[in-house]
Amino acid sequence: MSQPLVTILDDEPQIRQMLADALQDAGFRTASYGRATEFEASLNHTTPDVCLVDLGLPDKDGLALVHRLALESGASIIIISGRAQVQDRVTGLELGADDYIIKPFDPAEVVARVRVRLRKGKTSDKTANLARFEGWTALFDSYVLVDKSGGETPFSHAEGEVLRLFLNSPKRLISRAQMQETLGGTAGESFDRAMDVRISRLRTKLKEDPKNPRLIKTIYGAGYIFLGDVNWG
Amino acid sequence: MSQPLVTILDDEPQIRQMLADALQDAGFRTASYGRATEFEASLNHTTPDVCLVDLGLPDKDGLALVHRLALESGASIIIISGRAQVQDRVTGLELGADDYIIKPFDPAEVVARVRVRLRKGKTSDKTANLARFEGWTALFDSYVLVDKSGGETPFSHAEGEVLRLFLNSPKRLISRAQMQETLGGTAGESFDRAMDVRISRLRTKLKEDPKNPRLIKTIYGAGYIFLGDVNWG
DNA sequence: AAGGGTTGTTACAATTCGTAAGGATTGCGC
DNA sequence: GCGCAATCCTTACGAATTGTAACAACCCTT
Repeated sequence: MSQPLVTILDDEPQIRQMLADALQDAGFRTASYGRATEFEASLNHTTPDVCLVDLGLPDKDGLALVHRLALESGASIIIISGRAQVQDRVTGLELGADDYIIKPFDPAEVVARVRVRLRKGKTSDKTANLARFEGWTALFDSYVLVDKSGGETPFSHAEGEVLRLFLNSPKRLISRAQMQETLGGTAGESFDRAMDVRISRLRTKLKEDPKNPRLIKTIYGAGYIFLGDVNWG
Repeated sequence: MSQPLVTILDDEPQIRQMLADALQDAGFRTASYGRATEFEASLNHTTPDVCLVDLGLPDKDGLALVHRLALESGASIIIISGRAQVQDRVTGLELGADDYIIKPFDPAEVVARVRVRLRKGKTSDKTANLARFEGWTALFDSYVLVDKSGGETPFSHAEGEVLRLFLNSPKRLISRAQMQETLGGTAGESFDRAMDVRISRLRTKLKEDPKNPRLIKTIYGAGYIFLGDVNWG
């Protein structure tokens, strides 16, 4: 299978657009529908992995659609609705939805929740374990870095933790406190040095020029920033 | 197995009580903990199906705990938190949580979301006695490993215990404590060496390259992880 | 009781990773 | 520019952790 397919069913065009943009940026294929009938017709020739369904549809009862989807398709279903009552949510979930997001929503959260569904859908996948960036491929399963020409360099668990942290937040400043947080920092004052060493070792494995690092840039007095486009999956 | 087990980790007693009441009314078994250390200790002898985790814990970083849980246990993880920022939710979900509920919450919704998690795949231990993985076939009733070309290698009972443990939780970190638990570890200090030896012997039977094992990876200071897709039956 | 196989134990080699120490770099004041 | 302190990088070393060979104890079955 190529990239996962996420379908969007919402009658408001600007919401469809916003979701589609966010999901495509995250690397998913998308298909949008404004009406339940179109959407149902599409199921005859496509098999989405995740369906985002708005309950407030003009031409059909959304809950019935969710129920049918849950029974007949193998897709994960996420309801997106303006109906915020607890009872609405409970019945939505009971009818087969895997998640229930309330409008107004943040696209980033929707993307995150879609990712969760895909993660679970796979037989026994944990968090993503393959990432491509700037000619490199990081295999977190086998703890190996593959360079452009296929050469393999193993990396340790500690190095992997740092690399994963960077790859999860590319092009964003990561403070030392944040590192200490996500990596099991023992709050030791000398943990800073340990961090330095981890990064130093990672840099050498990434063949970084110490004078002029291109991927892991240090921001004096603030933290680090990972440059480079990252592609998970 | 009897009823599903739901564990609750929250430092506020009245919240624990409210959740426990609601979940028990819904027919689940529950176990409540007020501190992360207690909770972690419990994981050595119980295997919850769903974990409700409050992020605002006094004695430990909740996110790190979630991450560990996601990697090591097969349980579904639901974060319950007062931190309502989108970024909090996204990182929580990225670190392995299956859902993220914001305080204040309605117990009925929590129950509904727990039900959703249980509805999807369960991960109870298999009792089957045949497993295929990466070209190998393990026959647990005749204690034989069959390789791609049909060659047979016998394995012992102790080796089988380790292999079964791995095959039951592929692609997931298995801590040494967990091994000691499921394999009848005598809590002896030197049981660590015995386990190493078991694994070492298993590795040679699986024709692993000692320098670069492909199936059984060791995570320094943490445990082991079995890579490879497993097919029981 | 002998022999083959299995498993735990011991001892030592290999690996990982934090720590210490010294050098290099950055930012800031002059 | 120059000096200085703070911050960061890197090397070397050592403690902790893990791998494996060799041996001993303990089954079995014959």
